[in-house]
Amino acid sequence: MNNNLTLSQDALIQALGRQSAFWGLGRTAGEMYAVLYLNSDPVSLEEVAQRLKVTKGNISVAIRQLEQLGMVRRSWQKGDRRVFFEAEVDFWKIAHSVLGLRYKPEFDQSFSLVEESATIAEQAALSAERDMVIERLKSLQEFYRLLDSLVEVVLDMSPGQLKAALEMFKLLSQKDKQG
Amino acid sequence: MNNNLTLSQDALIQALGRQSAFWGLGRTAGEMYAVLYLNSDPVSLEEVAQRLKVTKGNISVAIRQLEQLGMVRRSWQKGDRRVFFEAEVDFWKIAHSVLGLRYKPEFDQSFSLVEESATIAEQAALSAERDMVIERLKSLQEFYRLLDSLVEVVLDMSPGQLKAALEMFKLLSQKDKQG
DNA sequence: TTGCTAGTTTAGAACCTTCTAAACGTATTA
DNA sequence: TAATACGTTTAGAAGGTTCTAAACTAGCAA
Repeated sequence: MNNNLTLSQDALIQALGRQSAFWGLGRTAGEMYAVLYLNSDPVSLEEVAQRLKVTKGNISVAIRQLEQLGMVRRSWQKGDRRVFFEAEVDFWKIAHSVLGLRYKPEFDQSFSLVEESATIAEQAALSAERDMVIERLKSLQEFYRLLDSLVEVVLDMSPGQLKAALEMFKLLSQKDKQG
Repeated sequence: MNNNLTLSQDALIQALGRQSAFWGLGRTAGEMYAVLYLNSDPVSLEEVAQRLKVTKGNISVAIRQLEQLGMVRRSWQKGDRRVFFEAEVDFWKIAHSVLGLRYKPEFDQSFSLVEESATIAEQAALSAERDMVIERLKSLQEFYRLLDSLVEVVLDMSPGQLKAALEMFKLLSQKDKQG
């Protein structure tokens, strides 16, 4: 690999490391993914560790998370006892998986607490305060449902379909603004 | 405030505390918001601290973040030297603000690193590897643009418009599946 | 059979984030 | 004027997360 490709990979490692840390997956997760994504061939555990300058132990533990999210696959090569990893390159597939396994459960858990909150409020003695609380919780429930619905619809489309739909909405939006 | 309303608030504090922690805003931020959201009247700093069983110092620092995100407003009452807080209750407004002040900058920074990565790769010596890297980075750039576009279009709509659009897509989706 | 390699596992070190305690500054009250 | 109340600020304690070092396990090579 020549120098510019190494530098290019460095930039991507940095980009995905920050994104991953920001979204709560940990910096190393995004960095590992970046290393694998820009390699056409599967990469051994030791090579990943060397590339990122961390221990094999760290990679061994951390990459399991990426496997569970379907972002990375483990493979073996005939005549070689090492394990190799390669990146899942279909971002839509990854999005489905990450949303389904990480974000949806969290969302559902909070949503059910909000519903519980509303149920308890409805059992409170009649008062203006009670009414306001119920109203507030209803608004919040509606917002949650809207977000849920949005994610559902978007994930039900292919990237191409989504792109087409967005372009249509942009056109409609411009038409609205012109009168 | 009677017992069921307190319990109701407890559940919401828990719900929003977890969501907030999960999305990287810190548990206390979500908890504070929950306290304020379910109070029709502005709440003093000390009351928030008592309700959450933390120190005033902690609230004093943490609530500044919520103010900056436009999720909470500071107010004063004639004849009372305490400061009071109230929640912004328009979730759409909050979403605009949080996305714009928190998520967008992070996204843009990563995106520009991805673009830099692509630029550097294009300066590499011609090779099959170079071509693959460039292709991979293009895919990633496209995905980033698609997400950015989605957020832009969604935030350009009112909640009602979004709801209507989603219902339309669900209908189309069912129609597709029926043949 | 012994030595080496590769990956796994885990206690604890290192680092990061969140919170407290207390000092501080300001304004009001007695 | 002194005491009190309110909120702010910050050093460091406490808690949580990430990583290392080293022991362990398993398989292969000499």
